[in-house]
Amino acid sequence: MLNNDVYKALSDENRRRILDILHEKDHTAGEIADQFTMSKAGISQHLNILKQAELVYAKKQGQYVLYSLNTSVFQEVVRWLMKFNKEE
Amino acid sequence: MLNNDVYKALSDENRRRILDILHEKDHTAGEIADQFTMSKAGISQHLNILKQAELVYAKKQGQYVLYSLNTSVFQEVVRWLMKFNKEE
DNA sequence: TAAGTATTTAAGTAATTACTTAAATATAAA
DNA sequence: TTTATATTTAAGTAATTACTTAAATACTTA
Repeated sequence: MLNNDVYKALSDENRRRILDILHEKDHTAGEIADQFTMSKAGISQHLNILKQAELVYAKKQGQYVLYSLNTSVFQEVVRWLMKFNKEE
Repeated sequence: MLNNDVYKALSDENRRRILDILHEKDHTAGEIADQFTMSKAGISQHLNILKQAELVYAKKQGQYVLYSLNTSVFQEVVRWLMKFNKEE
């Protein structure tokens, strides 16, 4: 079964907004932080929670860290939720 | 957009287990509580969170309260998650 | 009506969460 | 090298969460 961390990660509005931003295209940590009023440290902590849940990848590029979506984990959540809508 | 309460409701392991139990068939509050080691009051509070999130219905039947799934809200969560997997 | 059963509400608490600012680390550029 | 930029880590804190037990409410049955 799917990790509790994934659902916990998705339960925060700011983290879901980060996922929406990354859905558009890959972004560095700073580019993401620029779209929030929250401190960069706060965003970094949210990114870490998303990374732990394997919802995003982080790749160091020089002095930047480029974040991108890991779409495969979303499929697992969808699979669990789908069963409540269809007969199996 | 979908209510934050829904994601918050889904973020707890015990609440997801309650949803799995209700997916099987409708249950009274007591029948649900019997499947947990937690107090009945604790389960009642979880049921209330699921009800606020409109993930379940509650219907009083005599001295019992019968809980059942409200499948329509799941579809909204699935819709949000699906976009991370497919090109739109 | 009194007693029993089912459920919720209230009040309290320990643990967790979401932030903050300051300091640390890593890389780049002057 | 020093200074600037990007990001993370650490430490502290206020708010929220997930429970508990005890009391309240609602219904049923003797």
